[in-house]
Amino acid sequence: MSKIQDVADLAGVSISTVSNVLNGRNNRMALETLARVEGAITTLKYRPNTAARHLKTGHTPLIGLLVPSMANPMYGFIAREIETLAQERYRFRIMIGNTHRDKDKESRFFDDLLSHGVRGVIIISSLIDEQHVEAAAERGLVMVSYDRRATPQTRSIVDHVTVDSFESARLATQCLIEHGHTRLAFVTPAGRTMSRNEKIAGFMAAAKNAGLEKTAKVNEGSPVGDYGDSMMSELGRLQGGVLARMPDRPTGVIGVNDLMAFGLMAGFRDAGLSVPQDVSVIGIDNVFLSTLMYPALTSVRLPVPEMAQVMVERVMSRIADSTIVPREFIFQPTLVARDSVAIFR
Amino acid sequence: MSKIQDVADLAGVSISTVSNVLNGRNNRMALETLARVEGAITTLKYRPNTAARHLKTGHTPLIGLLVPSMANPMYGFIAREIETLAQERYRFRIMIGNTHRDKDKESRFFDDLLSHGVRGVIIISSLIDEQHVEAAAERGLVMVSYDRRATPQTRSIVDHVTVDSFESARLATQCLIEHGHTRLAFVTPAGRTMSRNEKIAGFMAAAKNAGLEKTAKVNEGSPVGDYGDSMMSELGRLQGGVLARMPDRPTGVIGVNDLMAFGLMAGFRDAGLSVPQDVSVIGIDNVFLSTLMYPALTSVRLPVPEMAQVMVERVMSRIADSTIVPREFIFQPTLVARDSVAIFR
DNA sequence: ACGATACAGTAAAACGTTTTACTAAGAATG
DNA sequence: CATTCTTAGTAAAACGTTTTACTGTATCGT
Repeated sequence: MSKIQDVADLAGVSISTVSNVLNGRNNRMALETLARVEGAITTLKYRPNTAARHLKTGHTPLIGLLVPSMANPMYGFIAREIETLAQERYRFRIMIGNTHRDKDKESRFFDDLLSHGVRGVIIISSLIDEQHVEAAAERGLVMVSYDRRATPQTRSIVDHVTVDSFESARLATQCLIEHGHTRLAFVTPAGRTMSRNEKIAGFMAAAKNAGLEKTAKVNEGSPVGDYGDSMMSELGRLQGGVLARMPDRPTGVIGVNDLMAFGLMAGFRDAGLSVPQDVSVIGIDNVFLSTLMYPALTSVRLPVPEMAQVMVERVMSRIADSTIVPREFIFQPTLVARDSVAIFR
Repeated sequence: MSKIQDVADLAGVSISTVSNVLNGRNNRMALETLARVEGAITTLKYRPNTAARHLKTGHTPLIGLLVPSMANPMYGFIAREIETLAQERYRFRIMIGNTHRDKDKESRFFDDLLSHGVRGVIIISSLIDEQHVEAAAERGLVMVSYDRRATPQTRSIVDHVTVDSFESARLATQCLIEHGHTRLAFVTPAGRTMSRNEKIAGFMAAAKNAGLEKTAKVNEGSPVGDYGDSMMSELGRLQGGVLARMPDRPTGVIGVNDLMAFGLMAGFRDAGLSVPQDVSVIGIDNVFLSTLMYPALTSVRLPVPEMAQVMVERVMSRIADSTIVPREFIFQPTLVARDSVAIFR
């Protein structure tokens, strides 16, 4: 790897001048000089050493991205959007990590980020307790949190970008109710996250509003190892069986997310029930796989590309201008009707 | 962030001693001193600055990971395995990028990796032309390539970790043949990659072996924008329709991967055919979603965890010892029978 | 009592940048 | 003509580590 000195030598200038070129201060030199330096840079294929740069400036063109599991199609999709934007719009790269929703793993990731000189992080966590996140923010990390609402009373120093989870679940429940279902169930793994809580609230609110709160059930399975990918579906499959065997079994079932819903459909089928004739199922997330299921899964769409854009823009602008105050961005979900919900009779 | 000098001051030693502690040379000091330094480190929550370290040593605890698209569940799964291993076994972090199978994006990623001081890369590409990859390897990057066979004649300086793609397709085809299918089709997007070529060869070989080569069709759709996620399935759906309308339509169809197979099943259904009664479908990859489809997709399993482990181990050991010569690791696939293949009558 | 050996620790250069303050020379101004 | 201003550039310190070569001091064998 050639260094700035080599470029300076070849161009017959000082390293200061090369550095000036590198940093766009080209008004400080003659056009002829500029051209010569640029020539030297290209012939040597010179690329500045990021570590040296970072050591001097305290910055590095990298942001952190924490996801519960990249194997989860929803998070994979979000990660793809974020990486593409960060790279194409800001020339930033991504340091990624799977957190498995584990607080310690998250904390260690923050430590590493800090020691790598990274100043911005996007975290998908939604764990109830956000203290370690706030702590990392105090230490200087610009934090953007996905899928977790700001706690109203506490003055947070992290940005929150979320979809209105209450509304997601309400929309899903409403859809079932409009199709005439009166025995409703909402299925989620054990282990509360903020968005799960909100979804449960949305579900109950919609049920209550229709006078169905007495029969509406919240079904909490076992925790899912907190990977949130294949285990989520496996739990769904299991719970589908459980629900199917219940005396007054629900006819309209909501999965906490699409993966859960996929599992539920499979579980119902295993139990000899058909979807949507015997049970209607609806998911939340609208991952691209929903259209491929049979029946195609009715789901609640989250505006992921829009959210990704806001998250990236936020990290970047707050890195550039530390006076920007944190705020909350709430996006609205929409229902995407497909074939897994039918009229109950 | 506190620095080494702060630790030295607090412990009452020189920075050299602190550095010695940091780098495990604790035989160079009294136990009492060691304890004092360690105490200072913990009270100050000191973490060495990676950039400074890297500048001095030329190394940084980071590896690059290039995937076509993180939104593809297969690549998401591989990425999760790799990240987890790299972190837990070697305390390395991952710099990730979506390549969209674009040569220029790959090259720019290599440039960035180099300027960040990263010395190891795992790349999932399998593009036919690997010149830019070899070029980056020449520039000093330890390269491990997934899903791409070494070109026999050329003496490569990159490691190749692959599954025997010929065998994957042969296995899938064989399964169909054993179920009595005589009109076979293999569906892939246009745009050749090395593994696609091999799969086609495996398919044709199996067909020929059973005397079915005259009716066996390779169906190449349009290119898939090279994202390889949702567009793959969409193409499958489209081609499912095309196949369904053919005069002598195939009764046994192989998707180049599971996503394609998912799409094919949906396409056949759209066309009024049922799987597996009217058409049998089989995929390759065995992503966890296969079990959730209806019917559950018969697929060819790739030993992803094992491969991920070899890839990580290889980058790490070759970073540590540059005399290790590159080689090829070929893994064998296995058939996982589920419900999407039935006996033809 | 002598040099040799081991032990415990340190000074200082180096890694490749950025940036501040500076300079030299010519142009413009009064 | 003397002064100020502008232009085009440079010298050198600094960022936070690692590492090599070094220095004292104590212990040992003879």
